[in-house]
Amino acid sequence: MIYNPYICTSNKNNMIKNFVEELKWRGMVQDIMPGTEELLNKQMVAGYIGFDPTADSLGIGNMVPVMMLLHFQKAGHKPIALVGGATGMVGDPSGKSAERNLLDEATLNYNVACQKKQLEKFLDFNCGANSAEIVNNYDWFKEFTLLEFIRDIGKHISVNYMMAKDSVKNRLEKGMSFTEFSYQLIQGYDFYYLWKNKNIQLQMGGSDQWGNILTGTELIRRKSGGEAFALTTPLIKKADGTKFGKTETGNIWLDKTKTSPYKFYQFWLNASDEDAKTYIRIFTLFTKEEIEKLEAEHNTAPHLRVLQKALAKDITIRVHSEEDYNAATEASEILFGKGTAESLQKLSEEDFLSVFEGVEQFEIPKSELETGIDIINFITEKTNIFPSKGEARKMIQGGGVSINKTKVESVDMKVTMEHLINNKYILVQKGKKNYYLIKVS
RNA sequence: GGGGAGAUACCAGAGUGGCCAAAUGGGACAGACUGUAAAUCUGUUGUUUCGACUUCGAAGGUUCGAAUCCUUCUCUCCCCA
Repeated sequence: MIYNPYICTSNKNNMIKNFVEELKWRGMVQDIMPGTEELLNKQMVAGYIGFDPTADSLGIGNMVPVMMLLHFQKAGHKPIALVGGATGMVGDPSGKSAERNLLDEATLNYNVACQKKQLEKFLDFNCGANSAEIVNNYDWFKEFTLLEFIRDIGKHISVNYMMAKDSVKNRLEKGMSFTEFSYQLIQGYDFYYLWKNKNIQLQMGGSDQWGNILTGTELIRRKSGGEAFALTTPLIKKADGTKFGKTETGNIWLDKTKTSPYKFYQFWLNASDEDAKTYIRIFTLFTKEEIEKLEAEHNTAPHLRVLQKALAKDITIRVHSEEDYNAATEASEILFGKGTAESLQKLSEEDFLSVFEGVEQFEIPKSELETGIDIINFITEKTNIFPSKGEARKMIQGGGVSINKTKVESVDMKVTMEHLINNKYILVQKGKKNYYLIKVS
C-alpha cells in the first residue's frame, strides 16, 4: 500500500486503502477495465457516477453508487456525483425494453435539485483535495449546438460501434427512437468533457452502464488519444431473483415524506438471511472483520436477526438520523414485540403518536363511531385500507384483519367507542405487517 | 404496396355458440408453521346489499343464448416488395 498525501482529514489516521480490493470483497465489482486498479493505487484519482433524475428522490437502488462514491472517497480519491440534467432529457435505453416517455423540463429541474440535496448528505465536500463535488451535465450541454455536436463528437464514434451495444441491440426488434439511440453518445461526451476539463479518469456505475461508459472511454481515446477507466457494480437482486428495492407498496425512497423512516427501517429488517449478508457488505461501512463477526453471531442465533438489525440500524441512521432510527425501532418493538392490546392502551398519547408517525393514517369523525360502524364499512369506505368490500370480507374470514392487535372474528363486528385507544385512536392491522392508524376527531 | 397472424383478468396463456366470471402457470395478498427469515402447505385474487350485476381491443349485428359467428374500426407482430 502506498501512502497518499491527498486523503481527507477525516481519513488521516487510516492507511490509504486499495479501493478495488475493498469493493471486491464487498461483492461490488462486476466489470473493471484493465489498468484501473493500478492507476487507483498509484495516485489520487477523480472518478464519477451519474444519477438519472427520473424521480424527485433517490431510491435505495441508488444507494449502491452512493456507497461506491463513499468508499472511493474513503480510499483517498475524489468522488464526483453527476446529476443528469441533460441526459435525463434524452432517456437511457439501457435495461429498458420500451421507449421511455420524456419528462418535461420543470419536472427534471426539480428532480435534479432534489437528488442533489440528497447526495450532499453522504459525501464530504470539505476535506481538501479530495472533496466531493456535484456537477450537472446540463451545464455543458445547454450551449452545445446540434451541428457542433455531430461534427465534433459524432464523427469519432461509428454507428456500427453504437449498434453493437446490448442496450441498442435489445431494442432493434421493438424499435427505438433516434433520441434514445443517441443517449450513449451524450453520456460518452460527459465522460470526455469531465476527463478533459476536470481530469476525471474513471467512471463508475451499475453494470447496465458498462456500454455507455465504454463509449466514453472510446471517445476519449479516439478524440484525444487519452486513457480513461471504467468500473461497474453488479445489478443487485434478491436471493429469490426478484427486483431489489421494491415492495408491494412500491419503491423504497430516501425521502422520508415518500417512505417513512419506519418503513425504511422495516424494509431492511425484513431482508432474508441470505440477502442480509449481501446487503450488509454493500450498504454499510462495516469492516470485513466486523461483518464476519456479525455473521457468526447470526448463525448461532438466527432468530435474533443480528444481521438485519445491524444493517437496518446503520443505513437508517446514515440516510435519516439517529432519532428517526430510535423512533423506528420503538415503533417496531411495540408493533412486533410482545405488545398486546393492553400494552397499547398503556401508551401515553405522546408516545403513541411518535410510535405511529410513520404508519399510514386515516381520520374519521367521532359522531360516526358513537353509533358504531360495521367492520367492513370501517375498513373500506371510512378508510381506504381495502379497495373493495368483497376483499375485506374475504380477508376477515381468512383471519387477516386485526383491530388493536386483536383478531377480528366475525364480519358482523361493529367498531365502537370501546375500541378507542387514548380516547382517540384505533389501530388496524392487515395481515401481520401492515398497520394503519385511524384517528377519531 | 402485397400476404399472413393476432388483441382474453396484474403478466403469460387456454377457451372457437349454453356446462364461462372464463382452465393452467407465474405474480400478488392472506392463513398455518417460524425468527417480522427461507422453504413448505392451505386459501383468496371483477364488483356486490350474495339476489344479482359489469367484463374477453372498440362499436354495431345474428341468435332464446356470444369471449366464441358476421360487419366495420383501432392497434400490434411476422413475411414479401
